[in-house]
Amino acid sequence: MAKGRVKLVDIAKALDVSVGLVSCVLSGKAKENRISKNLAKKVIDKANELGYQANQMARGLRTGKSGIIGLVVADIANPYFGKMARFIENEASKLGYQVMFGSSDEDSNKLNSIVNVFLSRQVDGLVIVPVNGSEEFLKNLKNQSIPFVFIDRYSEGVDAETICTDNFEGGYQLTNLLISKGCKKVAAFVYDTNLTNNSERIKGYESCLKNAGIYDGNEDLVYEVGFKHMEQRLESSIKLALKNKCDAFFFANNALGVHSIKYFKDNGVTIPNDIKIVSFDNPEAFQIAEPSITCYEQPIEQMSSKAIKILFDKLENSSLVQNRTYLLPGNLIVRNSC
Amino acid sequence: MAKGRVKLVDIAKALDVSVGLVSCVLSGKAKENRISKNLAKKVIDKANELGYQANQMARGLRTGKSGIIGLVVADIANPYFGKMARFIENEASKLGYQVMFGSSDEDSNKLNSIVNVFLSRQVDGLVIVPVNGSEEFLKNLKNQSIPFVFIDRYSEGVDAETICTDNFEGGYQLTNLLISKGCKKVAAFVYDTNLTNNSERIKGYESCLKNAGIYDGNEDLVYEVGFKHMEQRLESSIKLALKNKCDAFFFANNALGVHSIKYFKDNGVTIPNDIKIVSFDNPEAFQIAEPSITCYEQPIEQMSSKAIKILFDKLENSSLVQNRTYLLPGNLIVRNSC
DNA sequence: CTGTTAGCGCTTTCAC
DNA sequence: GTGAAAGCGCTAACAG
Repeated sequence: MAKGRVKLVDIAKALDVSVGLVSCVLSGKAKENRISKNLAKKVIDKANELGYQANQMARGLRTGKSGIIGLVVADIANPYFGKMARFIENEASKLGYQVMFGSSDEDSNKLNSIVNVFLSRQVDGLVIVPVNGSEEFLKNLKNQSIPFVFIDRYSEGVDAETICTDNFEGGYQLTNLLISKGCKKVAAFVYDTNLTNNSERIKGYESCLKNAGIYDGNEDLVYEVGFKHMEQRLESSIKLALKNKCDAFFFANNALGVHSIKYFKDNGVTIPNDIKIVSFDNPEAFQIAEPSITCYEQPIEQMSSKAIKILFDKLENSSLVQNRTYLLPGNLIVRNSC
Repeated sequence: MAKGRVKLVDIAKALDVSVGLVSCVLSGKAKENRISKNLAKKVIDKANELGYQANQMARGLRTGKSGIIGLVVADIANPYFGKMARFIENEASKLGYQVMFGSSDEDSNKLNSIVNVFLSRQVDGLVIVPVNGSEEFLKNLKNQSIPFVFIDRYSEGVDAETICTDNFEGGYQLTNLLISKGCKKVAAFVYDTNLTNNSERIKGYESCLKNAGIYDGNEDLVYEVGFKHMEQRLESSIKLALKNKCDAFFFANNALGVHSIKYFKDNGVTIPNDIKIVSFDNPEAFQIAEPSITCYEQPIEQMSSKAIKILFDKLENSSLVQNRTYLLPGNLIVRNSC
């Protein structure tokens, strides 16, 4: 902490008034305490002159509010979460809040300890991308009286406000597009972790297949790819699907989609002639790729602002808890890969 | 702040000892205060049983250390800065620090106010991506006794530890590669903001041109592109350069490089036949593009860990200030665009 | 070995 | 209208 920072008492002394008075003025409570305009102005001027900056640590200790919200994402380096962090930063800062972040790497132990650290730092609220395995821990969080919301996915069995893309709908629309182009055998690629957002996408995909009457319960067209060593695992899955004469591929997220493009380039698979593809998410690379990739873009901005809005509603009125799940529609972007 | 959280006095009462004792044990000072193993264990057990979590706000107020470091980037949604944030998070968390971030959007007013907010929140140190226009403000920061380092670029006239990619070298190597492929007239595209990192890249480019004996001081081959409305501005610059019969393009950063690829795709410009290109930075899209793009990748991880290392050196030993600039070598990645 | 106590800087009653 | 003082939860110096 910087030494010799000017504090309330310094400006009180300089003006020969009490700290209480200065505090009132500087926290905008001059009126309700009927402090004279004159004095108030003098205080404010002196504060500016001395460059006073309130010590939020002390204020927080006293008021029980830190003005900080904690954000737990899977990985801030992932542009999807980076964008989310940015929108959350924007919304929070409008309301005078700062954001502290942590990356869980889809690891429940990491998530739990990040949340614990945030709690001990007295964050006023939490925005959490829950991970598989942290259900019990998060269920307990509800006993602490700290407001939180989930974003991007829900946590199985944990009753809490959740803001997600309509993943089922996205999976359905993407698959439907493939079918409308005449595809008969659509393979799906997804992480093998039980992430609820990914499984909804697959449900949408399967539901669409069923409605089109080309769902074969006997043959498994869903390729689960390890989260670790994804690249090799994905490649062998692709080979298998190709051998099984699939005519279209559905990728459940951007990492899978992007890596598959590299594979197709390196191995002379021509899109959309040899195989048609679609993917969830809309990273920059999908627009650059040749051909450009048809995809379902998530409404990151709307999700983020909705999350913050709900969080602050809870902060101000903790009784108004509804534990709803909000499904926000994404955006089907048709390009040239199918 | 969560109500009814268990605090030191609760566990002290439960054990019928004093808070001081409990504090000592829980902050690992049991030994040096010669507290009996037995009692220490009882305290720790009870703390765990009650689920004690120290209130860092109170601790911070008392000790004058918040355990928070502030990170100011241009935009956390930009994958380059997202990655940087992640590496900084990793390093900081090893040392028990949390990171709070803010995005300046290359706007000095925003940067200044973010830093001020961080200061009032008593961050222990700052990692700053300085922007054009904040020089005076940052110079003043040196008077506050808070350690900080610059990363990604230096701030003209502000004496402080700075960690950068060797931008000159990168600009030189990229240009040199183009020349070795027989290019005679290389145009360069760069933001019109006076970002020190970008100008070093251009200096490297010019220096290489000079050494190759193809630098024509009379003809301006450097196209400065507005940061705002970059896309249209870039496109008209490209058209101009094409008209001027340039045979190669050098892009000073990823945004410029990526957008140019879209332009070339949409307008039937064939790379590398019509024109050869190279770019700074290595976004995912450069690998996906057809052809893939030759580029100079910045050593984000090394920069981040170096920055944190230096920051913590200063934190622990504020006398050891050297105000050096560290230039870290990047990585030339040769692909198919030239 | 363990208890007591004085603050860290701020807000907020309550007196005057 | 303004001042005094208590106390947020914790640490550290000092007694005992």
